[in-house]
Amino acid sequence: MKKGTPTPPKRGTRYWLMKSEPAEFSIDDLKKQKRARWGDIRNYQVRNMLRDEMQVGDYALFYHSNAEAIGVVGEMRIIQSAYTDPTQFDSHSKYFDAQSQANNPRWLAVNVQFVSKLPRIVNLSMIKQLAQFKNLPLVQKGNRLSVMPLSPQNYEALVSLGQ
DNA sequence: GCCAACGTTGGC
DNA sequence: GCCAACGTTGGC
Repeated sequence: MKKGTPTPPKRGTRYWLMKSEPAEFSIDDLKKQKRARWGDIRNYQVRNMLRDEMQVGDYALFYHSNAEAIGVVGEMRIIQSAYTDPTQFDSHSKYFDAQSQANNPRWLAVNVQFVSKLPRIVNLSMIKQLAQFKNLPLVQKGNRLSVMPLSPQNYEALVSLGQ
């Protein structure tokens, strides 16, 4: 490396939990497609997380919400960092946002890649029962974010529970 | 379908 | 800036 070249800021891989309603998009859909755009998010807090914190190589748990079986169902990986979510400009989409301007788009998406489907779902009720997960944003009262950070320990623990 | 807990909008 | 009304999320 050239002397004096600034070292790029280093940080470890981050871990996330991302919710999707399986009726809209499920782990089986992702498995079939291998990769997908994770978008249609219309929440500023989540938008900022995608923009500021999520990077290529990060891992994420796939979570089924609003479903018959609620819980963690698989693993995926971020393969494209935040970019303009095209559905905001599609007047036929239910995620169309007339206020968003092409030169200053409001909403972002990332691309994800299928990693694995857990042999069995890790149910929300199970997660709530275990003391180690007490501090997960997921089980905190009033939290409705569809994307949230996880510690590597909690990520691994949840994956293990699904084996 | 119900409803708690938020977030957003818009009048003032 | 306040806050009522409305919309959304998501578990149950």
